[in-house]
Amino acid sequence: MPQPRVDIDRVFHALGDPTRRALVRQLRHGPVSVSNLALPLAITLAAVVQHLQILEESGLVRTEKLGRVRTCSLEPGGLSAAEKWIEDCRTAWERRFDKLGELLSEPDE
Amino acid sequence: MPQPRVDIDRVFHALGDPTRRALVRQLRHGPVSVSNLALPLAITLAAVVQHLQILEESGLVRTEKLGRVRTCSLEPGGLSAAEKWIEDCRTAWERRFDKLGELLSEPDE
DNA sequence: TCAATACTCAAGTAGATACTTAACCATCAC
DNA sequence: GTGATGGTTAAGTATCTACTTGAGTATTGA
Repeated sequence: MPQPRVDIDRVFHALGDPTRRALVRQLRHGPVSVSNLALPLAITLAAVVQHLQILEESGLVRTEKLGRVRTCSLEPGGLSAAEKWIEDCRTAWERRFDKLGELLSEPDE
Repeated sequence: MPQPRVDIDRVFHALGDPTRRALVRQLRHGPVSVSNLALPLAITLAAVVQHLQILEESGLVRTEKLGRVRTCSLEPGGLSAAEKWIEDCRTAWERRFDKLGELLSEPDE
């Protein structure tokens, strides 16, 4: 199954903006229309649409238009890609740290 | 123990830049000096120092100066904070999705 | 003491980014 | 049809960002 292409650079760039993270958080409980996404934000609808474009291009969000309303939903693949990148760094670091601990606490034999 | 303050906004902003992510990746295998961090990158040392400042302010990296060399190391707390944020979004979405699946596949009784 | 190393800091700049406004188009209810 | 709703698009702008250059400081080794 051809996953909708996840570019880790675009994903992290998208998540780098607080407004876009707010959009992602709103979407985690289920699909929301563009104007409903804009409601709690103190910016214009046009600005929200621009953020959504970036989120969609990054693979974090999928949108579908039915009639005149566009519904946005989370695409968890983008999130897992970022999560995996971070986990990879963190575990590599912690593995190294553990190894160092072992060496230090090793009984002298 | 007073964790070195992790601000999720700063963390995601820091991770939004590809050069800074490259620095983080270099650090995951252990502490590295500033000039060694700069070596594989096609930018000046001054630029690397600026990135390191942002990484340090975000809580992703800790640095320590000994003599004339500053050694940088990963601070896994920053990474876990970002990881947790992402996981929170992803699992909330997936929980919702699972619930929907249950409803759909429910035997009619 | 001298030169090399390893940064540090300040100032400037080109381009990216997050907005805005304003005009526009499509759909829906009546 | 008309008006309201929901979104789209383009153009402009102020601010931010990632760099550079260049000049400086501190440390080390010979």
